[in-house]
Amino acid sequence: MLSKKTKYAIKALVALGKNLDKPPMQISKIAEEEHIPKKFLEQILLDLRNAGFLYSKKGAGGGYSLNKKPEEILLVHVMRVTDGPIAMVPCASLNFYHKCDECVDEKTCGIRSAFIDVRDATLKVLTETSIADVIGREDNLKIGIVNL
Amino acid sequence: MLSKKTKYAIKALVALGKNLDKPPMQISKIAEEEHIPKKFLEQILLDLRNAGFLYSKKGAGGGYSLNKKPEEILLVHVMRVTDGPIAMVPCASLNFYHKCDECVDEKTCGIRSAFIDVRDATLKVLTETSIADVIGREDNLKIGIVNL
DNA sequence: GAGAAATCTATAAATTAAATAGAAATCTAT
DNA sequence: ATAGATTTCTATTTAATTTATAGATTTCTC
Repeated sequence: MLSKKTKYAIKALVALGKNLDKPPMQISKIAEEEHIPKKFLEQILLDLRNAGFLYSKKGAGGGYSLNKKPEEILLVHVMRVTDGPIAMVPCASLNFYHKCDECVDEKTCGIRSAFIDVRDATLKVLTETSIADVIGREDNLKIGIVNL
Repeated sequence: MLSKKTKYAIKALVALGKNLDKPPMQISKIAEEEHIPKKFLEQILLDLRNAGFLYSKKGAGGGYSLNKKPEEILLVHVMRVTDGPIAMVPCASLNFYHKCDECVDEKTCGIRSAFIDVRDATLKVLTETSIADVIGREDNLKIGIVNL
């Protein structure tokens, strides 16, 4: 399961992606609109900012805005910042690899091999989907184009 | 991330899948071989048994064996028993659906839509992979056929 | 300089995962 | 029948992680 942190992060990025040519959005506004605890969101936005996704400005008239184009922010990048690994087992992770505690022989582990395939399948979708795509999906859903 | 519970469950099923025509395996033997805490494994095997994957026999000469063919036990089934949902957000789950706490409008949620695609990609691999396949992968890896 | 807003660091609360414990039931073999 | 092996069941503890809160500080605008 995705952590709430990651879900909130994506929601915030989507909100900011819809706010492109407007003045920066304040934490409190995003928190209210998306029903996210404000202080928690504060931390999350800070992480996203430190990862280079957001631009922030303090003081009156300040707030957050995107530091990249919505097309350039991929779900896989966001998730790696907020949740860490994409793979379901540590030994199958590309960016957060570590050996399984109980592992006897990683090289011949069938579970690892299977979950490398799972990782690749997941990764494909997460790499193909940007914040712009998520916004596009919402637009489509609003005018009645359904995917489920 | 997969819980250790699920990883241990798959390991146990693989061990039992290699033990097909032999007498039942005892918990302690599986625990030792796979480096799994015995008492924890005990609970897991019980779950797998109650889910119909395993046959168990008490007393001397007792132990566990598979109750289905290794080809019939799919990773997706095991994971649903031990970890629950496959989807990364509850609102995208087929078997464990529930609404996200903070959700404003599920029908037009782009995050949900994207994670339905992720779910489908994951599901495809997990549905195509059985315990027999996992064992097959190990055999291939042992004789030098690599997939990474 | 006053007020608005982000920043930073720490900590508390809640939830979930992982592991342990021990008594009860069941089976085999003698 | 009984001894010993083994699973079964239920409860509890421990540990880890996630989620949320708190408050003092910095930076910015007007």
